[in-house]
Order: sequence, then C-alpha cells, then structure tokens
Amino acid sequence: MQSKIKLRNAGLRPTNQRIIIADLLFNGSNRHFTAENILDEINLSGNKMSIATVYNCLKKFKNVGLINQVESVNDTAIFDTNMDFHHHFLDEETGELTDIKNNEIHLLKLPEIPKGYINSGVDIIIKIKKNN
Amino acid sequence: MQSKIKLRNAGLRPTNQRIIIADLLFNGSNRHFTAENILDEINLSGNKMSIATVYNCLKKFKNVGLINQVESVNDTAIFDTNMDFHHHFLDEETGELTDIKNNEIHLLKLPEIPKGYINSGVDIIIKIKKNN
DNA sequence: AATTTACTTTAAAATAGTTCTAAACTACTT
DNA sequence: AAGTAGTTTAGAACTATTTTAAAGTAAATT
Repeated sequence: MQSKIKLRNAGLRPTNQRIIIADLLFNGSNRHFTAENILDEINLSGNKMSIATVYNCLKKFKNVGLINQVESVNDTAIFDTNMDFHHHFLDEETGELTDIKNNEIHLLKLPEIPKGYINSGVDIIIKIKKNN
Repeated sequence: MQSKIKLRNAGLRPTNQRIIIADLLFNGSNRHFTAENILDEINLSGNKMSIATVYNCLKKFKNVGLINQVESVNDTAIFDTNMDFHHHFLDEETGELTDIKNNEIHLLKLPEIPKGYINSGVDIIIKIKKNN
C-alpha cells in the first residue's frame, strides 16, 4: 500500500487502476516495459483493465516524473522505472534495452544549448548486435 | 545524374523512383526527413509515386548505408543524410531534430560492450525545450 | 450523509504510420 | 529478343496509440 501514498505525493488521484499499475512497477527493482507488457501482467494477475487506461496511466506517470520514456527507434513506446541518470544498450535485432550504469560512461563535453532553450535530458544509446 | 552512379555503387538497381528520391536527398546539403516529407516533395515537383515505394526506397537506402535512421521517441521515422558521426538536439515539444557537430560533444569513456556483442553505433540525443 | 464537481475509466471507433499482397512493370542477363 | 529477378503500385491489412462520449468514482462542498 505504498503505492497509494506514492501516487498522492505525485499529485495523482489514487484510483484502483493506478494502484494496480504502480504496484507492478514500483516493487523494488527497475524495469523496462511497454503498455502491452503491463496489460499482460494485469491480466495474468486476474485483474482486468482497458488498454486505453494503461496508456493513460503510463502517460500520467511519465508527466509527473514517476517513470521515463526511453528514446529509441522502436515501433513501441518503452518506459523505464529507473529515474537515475543512466543510459542504454539497444540490441538492434531484438529491440531489447539494457541499462548502462552511469559510472560506465562519461560524457566530457556537452554542446552549447541553442539560445532560448534549456536542456531537458540526455539520452545515450549504444547500439549493439551479436557478433557472428 | 550522379544519382544513378551513386545507386549502382551502393549495389542498388537505379530505377526511376530511386533516382528521383536520390536526387532530392543527395544534393549537397544534409537533411532530416520523413517518408511523408519526401512524398510531398515528389508531388510538388510534378512527379508521383506510391507511399509504399518511398518507404521501400528509404529502407533500402538505409540498409546499404546511404542514409541513417535517427533514434528518437517519435511517432514517425526520421532519416538523416548526414552519415558522419554526429548527434542531435531534439526539441521535445515539436519533435524537431538539429545536428550537433561532433567536436561540440565529447564522449570520454565508453562502457564495456556485453560479451558476444559488438558496438554498432552510438546515438546521443540532447533533449531541449523552450525556456519560458 | 447527500450532492455536486471534476477527474477517470471504458469499449469502441478513429487515426497514423508502416508493411504486406499480389499483379503489373522494368532493369538487367542470356 | 526472351527470360528472370527485382521493383513498383494501389489498396488492404496491421500495429500502436489516441479520441470519443458515456458511465463510473474520488474528492470537495454542503
């Protein structure tokens, strides 16, 4: 029942649906997931929910900073519970993402941000593929 | 008529459609574009082509290394004629991409690539938004 | 506690981007 | 000139996501 508090702190009305999703997402370990992944898990657990609700919730969660959406060429939106500054390996063949720990990578020089703009995030994607 | 040679060198049969698209893309200056952008320009120039053909061509061009597809959360695939190693600013509100010159950014330490994999590219996206 | 208000959920329809299909066409090879 | 392999096409199909509008629910107000 941490989820209810977490949602309220984030300024979101803690509805049953949001609590179900938050319970899946914030259970201690970080993960990457799609809307469809979440719906499948909800169904498996015996609950049911409209896919539109899953999309709505994930969008809200993203807007209030509970989750991130990962930049990557993919037909599907991939979200991430890991809110620490970090980056990703992207398997070009499978689309699978893996975290790169932040101390494994070092960005020395950042470019000057265009006038009138602020930096709102940095995504580094290292594409990989099987060497065979 | 450079395009015909360029296509042949890349191992692609130089069809009329591919030549039309190559003429649009490889005219000296680099650009970002979607399939729809290209179709619009074709239509404006008085030519016509199926959208499926545009997609087919861009996919082929990408496969043979004539263009790149840019990593970014976007409902639309964005391609790039700039094949030099470089990165992008992404305006989060408009989705617009701008090149970052390679000497404007410096990646000091690359992480160890997972066993059995090779690095097949690095994309750095600096998200920006208007500061108002 | 009952009522109101604003927000949320839902199924279904709509939309957007992209890929597939299979027939017609065209570049290249023989 | 004929054959064949690759390409183009319109339209259908598909996938991910958003919209719609009605019904439901949480919170605020009485």
